Amino acid sequence: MPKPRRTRIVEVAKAAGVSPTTVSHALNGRGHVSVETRARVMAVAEQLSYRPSRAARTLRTATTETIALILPEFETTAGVGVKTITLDNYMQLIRSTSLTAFKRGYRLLLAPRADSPAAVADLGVDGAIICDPLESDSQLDFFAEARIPVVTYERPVHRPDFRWHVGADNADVVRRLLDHLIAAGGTRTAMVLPDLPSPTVAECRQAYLEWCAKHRAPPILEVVADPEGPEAQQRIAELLRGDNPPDAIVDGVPPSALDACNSVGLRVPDDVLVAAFFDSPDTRESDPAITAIDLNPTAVGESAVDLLADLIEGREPDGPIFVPAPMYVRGSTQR
Amino acid sequence: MPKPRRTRIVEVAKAAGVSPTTVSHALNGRGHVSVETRARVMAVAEQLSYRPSRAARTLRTATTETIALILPEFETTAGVGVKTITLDNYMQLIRSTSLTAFKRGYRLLLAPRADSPAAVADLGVDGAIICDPLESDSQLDFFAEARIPVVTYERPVHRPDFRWHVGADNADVVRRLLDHLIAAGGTRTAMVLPDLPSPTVAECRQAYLEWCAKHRAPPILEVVADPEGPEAQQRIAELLRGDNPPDAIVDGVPPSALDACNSVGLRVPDDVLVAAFFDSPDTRESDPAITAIDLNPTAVGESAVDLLADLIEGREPDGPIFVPAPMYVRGSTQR
DNA sequence: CTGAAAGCGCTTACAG
DNA sequence: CTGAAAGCGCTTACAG
Repeated sequence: MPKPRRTRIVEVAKAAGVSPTTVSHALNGRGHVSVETRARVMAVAEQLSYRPSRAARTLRTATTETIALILPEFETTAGVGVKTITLDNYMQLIRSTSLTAFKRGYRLLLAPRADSPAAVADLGVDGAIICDPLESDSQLDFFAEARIPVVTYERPVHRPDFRWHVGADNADVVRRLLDHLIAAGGTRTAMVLPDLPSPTVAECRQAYLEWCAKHRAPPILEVVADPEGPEAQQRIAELLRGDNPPDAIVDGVPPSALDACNSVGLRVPDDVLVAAFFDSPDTRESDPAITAIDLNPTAVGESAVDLLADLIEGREPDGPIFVPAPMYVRGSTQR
Repeated sequence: MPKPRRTRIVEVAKAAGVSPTTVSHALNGRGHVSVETRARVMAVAEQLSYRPSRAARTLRTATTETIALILPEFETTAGVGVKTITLDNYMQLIRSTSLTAFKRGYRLLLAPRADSPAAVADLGVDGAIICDPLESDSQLDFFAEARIPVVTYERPVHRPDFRWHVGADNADVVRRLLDHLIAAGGTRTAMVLPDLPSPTVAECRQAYLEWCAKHRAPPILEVVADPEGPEAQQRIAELLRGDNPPDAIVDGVPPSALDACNSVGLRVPDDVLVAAFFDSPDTRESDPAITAIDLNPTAVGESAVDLLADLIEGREPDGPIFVPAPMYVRGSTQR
């Protein structure tokens, strides 16, 4: 049993009684083809289950109908960022990106970070989605040099003019959490953030400080170096046992704050209110469940692919895209 | 600034003073090329940073140097299987698969499950790695029909003759856990498993029952329908409060067993020994940390790509591949 | 509105 | 050991 040979355009042409040119025109909506001819060609193509060869098309048009997704810190340990914008979020993001890409007619390549413009060109993609474009790596430069459109899942802080990022409006998210904690009865709200060189973290920190200034509240900012280990919980516990402890916490490394409250014998929500920066199985299944923001990875993935497709296909879209991020109010902030 | 044009084979040929044929032969190690000529061609190619066009090569050889990774349940909810073989494991598996593929000269496509042999052919890949090939979907059939080699991350139970799966030896893992729990002082060991139609679950169950028979121990098997929700913990708690409760548990949905012990006031490891079927942040960071098996997703990814490359390149490898899965003995089984 | 022809950049029998 | 030529399957000026 040989490998089934695919139908070629000449076969469609013969079956439809026209030239390959006309088949190509009809199928791609180019040139002038009479309505009847086009209909006939499409019917025949369908009937023979014709699928144009991507390789031939690529060779001719230098277009690959493929985009790359470049995950953060792909070649290092799982460590950085992985717990922060939790695994669950990433999985949904990946899933949504892949699904949307295929729906839009693109294939999704899962690529390691490139180490040169040549490596980027060698990927053979029409565009790319880059997670966590940090200043320290040069993905953005490489893709720019290779003239390949790029969309990012975080704002590249070192590129203030870069418009093609997609995600939640982090500053707004922080403000909403803070406002919610006040409304829920908090009077001194702390913020816990991981010590990562990520734009998201920077935005959260700044939004928090600005909010404190505006509300004339003293900032209580706890930055933890290792959000994976027990450090976060310990630091928060110390904070809670110290002078003038917070009675509300925005947790950027959930569920550390809840664990810390438990460990020092403080009740949530009675003694301390806790809200998480992002939703995850941990915030949903803890006791009490933790109020959290849904960073909406599914919508982020969809929007990113849409934006990238617009860029690739020359539609001059608007950017950046801020995806709606609903707050799930749960037991941890309901007295 | 135009898109940088890649070097073509003719340019290398001219620069090296030979024909494109000879360049091709030299670079691909085909035909007969004198040692000096080959060296010169390679130097020139390197010098001009020549990279053969994948599209042209694909058109000519029907080879794409691309493989697909097909994740489980990609088009349905995150739900099934996601907590079971935990997110963390999946991320590492994906990462390792992608990295290894690129190292071996393959690109990695993240594809949704195909719905027809035509869709499979349309993927344009030389081979595929399929996660969780359940009887209910037809991925294996589609790929077989499209004559595309496939490796799986679970054993397809409905295909007893299928040799190309890669993973831990589940039965052996279960036996080692059970033996360890006995050695640690357990006398009545229960097993908790998710209610999933997965070969892994089936293998674990069978290994457990066989072990019980061999040790003349009454099986205490708890199957939980929703490993994501609170059900698992509740069921185990009931078990612990019932007549003749277990004093050791192999947890297939960690950290439910530890949570259950806590909720009914039993101490781990003093009152109950707990060991998890797979390692994850949850088992590492709990208090006490939980003894667990490292399912070794990194090694699984590497082996799978190696195996698939062998299959694609016609090297007739041996299968299946059982990857070593070390046990991390932690506080939960150390009295 | 339709088609013949060229060409994208490789690899591979085949001839020398 | 080396090279001229054909051909993989498309798309696209161009001519009619």
